[in-house]
Amino acid sequence: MLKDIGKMKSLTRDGVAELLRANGISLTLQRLAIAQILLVRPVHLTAEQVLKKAQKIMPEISRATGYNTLNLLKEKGLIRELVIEPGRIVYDSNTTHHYHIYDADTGKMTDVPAGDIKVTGTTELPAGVVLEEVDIIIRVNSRSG
Amino acid sequence: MLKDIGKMKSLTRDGVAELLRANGISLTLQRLAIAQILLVRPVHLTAEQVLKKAQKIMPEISRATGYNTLNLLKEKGLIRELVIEPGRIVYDSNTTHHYHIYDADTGKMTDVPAGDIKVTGTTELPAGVVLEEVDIIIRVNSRSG
DNA sequence: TTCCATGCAAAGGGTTTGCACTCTC
DNA sequence: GAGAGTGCAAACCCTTTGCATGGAA
Repeated sequence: MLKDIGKMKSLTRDGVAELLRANGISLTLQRLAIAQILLVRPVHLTAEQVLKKAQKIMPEISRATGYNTLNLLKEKGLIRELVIEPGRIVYDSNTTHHYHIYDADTGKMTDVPAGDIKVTGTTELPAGVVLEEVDIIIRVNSRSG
Repeated sequence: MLKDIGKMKSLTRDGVAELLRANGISLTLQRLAIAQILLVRPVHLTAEQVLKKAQKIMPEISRATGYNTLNLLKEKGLIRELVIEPGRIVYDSNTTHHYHIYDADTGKMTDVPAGDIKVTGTTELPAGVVLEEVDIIIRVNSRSG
């Protein structure tokens, strides 16, 4: 499921193009702009944020293309969709195994490498099911009051 | 934050009425119908499911009232809002500390008591933030193929 | 009478879809 | 000239809001 981008720390713009090709995505300027926003370094952004940033590079990107491309990148496993709270979907371009710290006051997300947290327990999965993944969201707040 | 319902296993219809009163919610037939669906036993239901079930008891419940009541129960801490995957918000009437197993194929949610899972790690929270809660979703699938 | 709760319908936000145009091969 | 990708606008789903009605204290 994870691609070779999995271990990346950062990527050049050319690297982004190659990565798209390697995943069978034919290149367009719109797709490159969007992919650059997401894949040059690990980020957590909403669809709206991605679209706005991409439009700074390339103004003629429509909303439809923005969403199409996000879904395409998601299907190819290059980004992951996270639901943090109702109505707030963020796209995560860190596809290594990791968890999240979410500050509800600032909206800031911080990655926690999977190795930093251990989950142990006596829980057995229901019969006949296969474990896919474990999501952990550590919710914090930074309110003074 | 958790109310006395926290430890409940099940509740009578009368118990639901008392619980609402105890939380300063004035009673109406609509609210009682909705609260019964959710609070008689722990369930995981979407807003739509709650509304439909409540309307079987009491047909004259409008969509607006359904959502108003869900939000009211949520504010009072009698139910919790969970976001499992994009566009799928479920209301959870088990307010004890617990985690979830989610089967993406069947949509079925299973509770895991907090005591059954241990989370340990070396991760430090960012400076100045306060831990609120830890959400764990164990994603499984039951596809044969 | 003064609220509060309700119902209806309309509005709202975020995402998807339909369709015609453009580009590429 | 067939297929893919795009832009625009409309449609869509889910939730919230505005407003007038109706009931409770």
